[in-house]
Amino acid sequence: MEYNFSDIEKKWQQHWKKVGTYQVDNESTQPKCYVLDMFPYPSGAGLHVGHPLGYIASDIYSRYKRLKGFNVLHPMGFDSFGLPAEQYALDTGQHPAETTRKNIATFKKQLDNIGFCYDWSREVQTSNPHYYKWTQWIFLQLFNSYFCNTEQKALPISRLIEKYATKGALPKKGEPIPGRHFTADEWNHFTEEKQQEILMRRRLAYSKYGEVNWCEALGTVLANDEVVNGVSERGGHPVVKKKMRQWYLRITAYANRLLEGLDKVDFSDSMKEMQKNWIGKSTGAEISFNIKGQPKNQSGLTVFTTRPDTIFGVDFMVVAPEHACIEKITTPAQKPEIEKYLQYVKSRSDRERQSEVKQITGCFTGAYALHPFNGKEIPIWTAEYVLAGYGTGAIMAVPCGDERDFAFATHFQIPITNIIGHHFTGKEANPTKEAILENSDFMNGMKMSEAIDFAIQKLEESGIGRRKINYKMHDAGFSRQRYWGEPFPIKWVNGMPVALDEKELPLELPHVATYKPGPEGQGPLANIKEWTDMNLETNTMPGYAGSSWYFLRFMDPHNEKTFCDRKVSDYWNQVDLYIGGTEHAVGHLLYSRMWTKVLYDLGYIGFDEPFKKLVNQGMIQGSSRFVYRKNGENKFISKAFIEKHQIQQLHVDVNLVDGVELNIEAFKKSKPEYANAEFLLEDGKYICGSEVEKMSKSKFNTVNPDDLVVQYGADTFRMYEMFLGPVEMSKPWDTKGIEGVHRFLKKFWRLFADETQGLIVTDEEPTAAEMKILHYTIKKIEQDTERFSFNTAVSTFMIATNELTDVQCHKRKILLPLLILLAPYAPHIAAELYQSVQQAASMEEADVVNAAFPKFEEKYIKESSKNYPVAVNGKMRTTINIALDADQKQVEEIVLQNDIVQKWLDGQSPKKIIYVKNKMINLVI
RNA sequence: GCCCCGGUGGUGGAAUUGGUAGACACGCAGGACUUAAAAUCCUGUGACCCGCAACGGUCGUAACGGUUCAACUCCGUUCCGGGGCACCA
Repeated sequence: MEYNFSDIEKKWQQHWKKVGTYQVDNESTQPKCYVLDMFPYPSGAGLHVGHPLGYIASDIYSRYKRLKGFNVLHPMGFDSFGLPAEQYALDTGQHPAETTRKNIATFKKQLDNIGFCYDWSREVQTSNPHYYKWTQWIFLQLFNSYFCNTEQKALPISRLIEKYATKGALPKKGEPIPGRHFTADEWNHFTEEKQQEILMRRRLAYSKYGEVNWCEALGTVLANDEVVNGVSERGGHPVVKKKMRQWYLRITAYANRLLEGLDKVDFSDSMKEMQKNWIGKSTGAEISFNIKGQPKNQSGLTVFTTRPDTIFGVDFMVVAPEHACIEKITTPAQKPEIEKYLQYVKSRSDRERQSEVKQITGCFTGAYALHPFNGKEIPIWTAEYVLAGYGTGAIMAVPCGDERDFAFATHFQIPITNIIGHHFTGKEANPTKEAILENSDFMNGMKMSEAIDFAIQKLEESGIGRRKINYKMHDAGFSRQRYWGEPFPIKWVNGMPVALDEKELPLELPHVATYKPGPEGQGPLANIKEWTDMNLETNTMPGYAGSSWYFLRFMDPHNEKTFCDRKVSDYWNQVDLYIGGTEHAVGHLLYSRMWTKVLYDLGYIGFDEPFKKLVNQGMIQGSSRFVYRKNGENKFISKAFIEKHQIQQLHVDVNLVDGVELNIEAFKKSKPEYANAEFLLEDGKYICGSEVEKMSKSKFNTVNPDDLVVQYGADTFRMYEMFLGPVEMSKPWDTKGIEGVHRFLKKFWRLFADETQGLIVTDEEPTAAEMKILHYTIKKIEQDTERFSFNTAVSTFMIATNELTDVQCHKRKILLPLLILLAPYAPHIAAELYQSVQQAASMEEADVVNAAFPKFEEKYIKESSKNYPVAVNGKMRTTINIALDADQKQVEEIVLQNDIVQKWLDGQSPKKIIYVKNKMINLVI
């Protein structure tokens, strides 16, 4: 009886599929557990070994929870809208729906090979009209809602309209800076356009003009990804920023709740930190500066600062190059220079503007602001280091306290005012809050940290400014000038967006003849006459639309009446465990948290955080291999000799290399041009170079799980992926080690079966030593699985197998529970052996998937003594076996009698003997 | 540039709360079985020093410094690698 993994795996996968073992009910008396993976984008390249890392982890956890008696929801689907499919369509003319269908089929087949316990009857695909009907429906909820600042939640926009019609929108008492206010009477006499425009300022999904990367030569808008150093990745054409009408989600309204919600979820500290930084809450003041020569209180310049205490240290102002005021304030003399500068900035990405800090650029507008307290004239500059999207897009620069302001002042020789005395050396800025203020009028002599509040008070009293909380986060751009995304359920009437009726959903994506961009950088939908004739919105939604709520659809995937029945979402509730990569730290996770909060506010679901616990899997990097071709010849030089030749380094497919040794025959066959290649070998071998890089097809370092499953089986593959290291950590892939795990499974098999005798399991009573091995393993596997330490769990299985082999244990009472422990990790081999060992009545009973997790009993592993490490001055010198219940005095006696301890004491008596029960003993001399 | 994570033998990693650094594997070396190979099994394997021996010594967790009876673990500084930075997913 041999371990024939391919037969076994096929048999059980078919059985589980036939019986519907993994289908989950929405009703159960058992406690629920919802385990979810971040669903993949089905790329044309198929699955590589990096993808399944998180899936295997969640699969193990799901199976474990099932053994523990939970009703486990563990679904899978596809995030199937996206740019690559559209690019592929542009290149080949194939419809994205078609390529997507093919890619999904490949992915599913690859996933099924690995033996996951997904309930495929719940599969969702975001590009399926049955699914995106509800994405569009949720969009309409967003469009038809506003964020009520009093209640701090989303409410139907009808409530706001009613309020405007009866009470108007009047300034709050003491509001110093006038906003856009009107009475109820005024509202009722506004034109509809005007009313809609006002409502647009409050809708959670709204439309306004925003900037995009525009490439004139390609006639299209590009993703940041597609822009490299200011030119398009394809073709290298110039890219500039262009204003276009766009849709946005008012995620900023939820900034504070997104921040506070982090206290309620179990994400890693670093993940919370990243989200906090993204939201970027800061408290400070908004201050208005009048401009010299302009009427007061009209076209002033408003800045946001976290340090109003430094207001007397302002030496210049900087406005973002996009700031609307530049046009108004620039003096005729400076105009040519400013225009030249703005042209330059247009070609620069935000990233470049922030990162290239050593290169200081800017331009004087010729205008001056007036200091609000003393009327001093302050020059107004524009510079790329101030971003339009942050704060008010304008800053007051205090060079003695801010590094970038200091560098700017130095570069342009702007005189610096020192308000912090000796804390400022003149050589670098000092951002301290501890200094005592000087040259600061009414704040002279105050400590800066205390002056902040005082300054705000003064600003508010004199109507110059007000306390302000600012968020770095800005509203999320929600439209793309693309084809392969959800169409907006919106049509334009008299320049106003009007929501389609729910009954008209889904608004299906029409077929197009070409995927080329529409006129003026609009999306391909603008090329379709029937579409534009109906005045339908030609933008589509971005990739994150469908993924912002898919975890809800999995609960109730076939519901035609609603996106997810409230009763069902009340049962499944939050996702208990969510596994995915950190690359989604801020995007997807914040959007789905926001959508959940909106749906909660509107009463559609009963929880406002989607993911209770989040585990981030690390990236599996590729380990690339290189061959070295002699320049101008079809000759390859082994690594040892490359210094001596003029060579070209080429990526070689890692699948043609064993470790670093090239399989020359396979290499020759891989490409016709290599068929007659010559080789300069070392010790008869061709040795390749290697480097760790991102795993990608273009680097020829991808490893396909299918190949490994064929060679070693799914169980070996699953356990090896886990054995590589902690799930959260990134690590390079190395196929070499997989043999070890495979050997382990074969060894494990031999505990049960012999090649000649077949099954060798006996009914003998286990010894105390064997029970100890079993119960230690139960404890460790349970602990490690609960804390997602799957790599140490695998080594625990190895240790148990090694120990049981050593004592030649083939006893049913030990092996049967061990199989249940192993089942989540290696389900096929466990199922096969369980069926053989267990003399069960029915197939259902004989299936280890339905077994109960063994119960750990302390009594079997209890020890009465411990081998204590004994250290002298912190250095371990020997170990002594001492009873666990020994007290300090007894321990001291035993230790001092020990020969080795005596040797190290060298006649002296120890100053102190530290004895930590169950840990160690340390003698201090 | 900013934010987050990581750095331990030839390699992947272990050390769960500050308490025996290197578990478990890979690789390598040697051996057993075999006509041979595969498979399997056994032994050794951080570096260095002393030695007939070892239950002998010194060093060692990116580098430097600190806290502590005790530091891979805590604090500070530096270096290196990875991820994110708002239209890749």
